[in-house]
Amino acid sequence: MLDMELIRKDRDTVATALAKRLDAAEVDRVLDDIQQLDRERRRLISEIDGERQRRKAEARAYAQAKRAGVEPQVPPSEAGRKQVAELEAELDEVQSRLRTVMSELPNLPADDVLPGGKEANRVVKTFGEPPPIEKVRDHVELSRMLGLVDHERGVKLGGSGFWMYTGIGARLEWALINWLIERNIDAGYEFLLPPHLLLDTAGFAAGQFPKFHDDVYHLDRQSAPRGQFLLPTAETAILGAYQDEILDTAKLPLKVFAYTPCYRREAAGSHSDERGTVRGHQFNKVEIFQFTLPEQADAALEQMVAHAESLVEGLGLHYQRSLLAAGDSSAAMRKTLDIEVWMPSTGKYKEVSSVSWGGDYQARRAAIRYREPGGKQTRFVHTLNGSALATSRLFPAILEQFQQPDGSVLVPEVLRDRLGTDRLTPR
RNA sequence: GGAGACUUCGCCUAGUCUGGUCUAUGGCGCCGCACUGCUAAUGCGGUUGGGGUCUUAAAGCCCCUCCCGGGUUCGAAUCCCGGAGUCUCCGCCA
Repeated sequence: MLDMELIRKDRDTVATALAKRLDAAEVDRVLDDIQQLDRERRRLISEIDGERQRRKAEARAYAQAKRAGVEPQVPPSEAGRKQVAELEAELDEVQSRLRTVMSELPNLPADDVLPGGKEANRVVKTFGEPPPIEKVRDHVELSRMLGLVDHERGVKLGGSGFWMYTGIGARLEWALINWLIERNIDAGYEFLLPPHLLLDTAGFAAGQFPKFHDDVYHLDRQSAPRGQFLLPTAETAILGAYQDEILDTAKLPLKVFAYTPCYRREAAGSHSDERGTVRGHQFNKVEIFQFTLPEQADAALEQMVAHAESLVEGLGLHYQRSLLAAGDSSAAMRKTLDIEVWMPSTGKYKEVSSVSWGGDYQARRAAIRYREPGGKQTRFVHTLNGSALATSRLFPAILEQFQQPDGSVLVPEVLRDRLGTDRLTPR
């Protein structure tokens, strides 16, 4: 949610920033709408407040007269009450319209974020080199040869878009998750294991609803009386966990992380770049998150990107970092940096982590605040989130980058103890 | 799943039966000030959150907020209805 006061006082700044990801004429039209509704809202509030004040005074006078023993006249407030009720209904209507338009507006892209879509993304860093591989096998072939992932039985169980890790493959996936968890703890993040079924207030707060309402799995009211949905990312749970809270300023930046499976409906259809475990309806991800003071946000973003990269580096994978253009970063975010790992079979880089700065956009939706030190005012915190990391992408990258001519795969050094082997070999 | 008790401004708590000086009590914590020749004790003051209005800003004023949503009433923390949550007991269950 954007700051209404900023729209009121500095509409040009808002319009210019939004035009990076939306059509400028459309932005203008929406802002007109918003300002109109905002004026209407404030007019109604003034009117209602005034009427209420009158009615309260009447009731007080009545009580006083009664105490004094004077037989009071019944104040003719029946009409007043009706009038307030009517105005309130009108206000509800205006506010709900305003909330709808406001909640659909994306965040303002940061100053250094370029306008445009995917094509305007910029690679800003590269780590390592593509490993020289003579005859590249893709990860789907490798995991079949090595017996790591059973796609057929996964589909048998969950339908298309699901898989099952098996044997040493399951151990590799689990080892990755555990290794990531430990690295995040080392980096000072507190470990959370949240519920996977969330109320839709959490989805709204994170900015996933209303826009992505249809991209997540909703439980019907029979099985989940309050219409819970399966979380599409732990980000939703972490943010929702602190909803409506005033965080202790001394504890900021608050650093937490969570491991959860992520459940997404995703666009149907299979893409040659996205075979195997690259895109599915359920995948594992470890998510880091920070709640910060506004002035801490820049440093936090740097720190989180560096941390996520250290994880990819720790595994020895070749990757690049991209600064996403306005149209390609998620709507709730001001700035997003993707860490993309090299996939030899496609000759492309695939996202394993997306680290973003949300400004106060999510905090405003979720009402997460801190108290200004010294002052008694509350302000919205800044939120930052990032994958650290998505194993469903790491897994194939490890297979492909570390494959050997004989079809075996070298296990990243940091995982060897956990797997009890330094090499996965064809069965 | 059943029965009962409960939910008050950070925490604890008074108030709910018997609707109106509740514009919510007291304690703890926290902040400020005073005093004391030490980071103690004491005293005084402040301390829910949100919104509106005014203003360069602060202050002020007004409205809402006693778990949430409705209702009754001139008037609701208090009465009525619905919902959520917590605890206790019983039942069921991987």
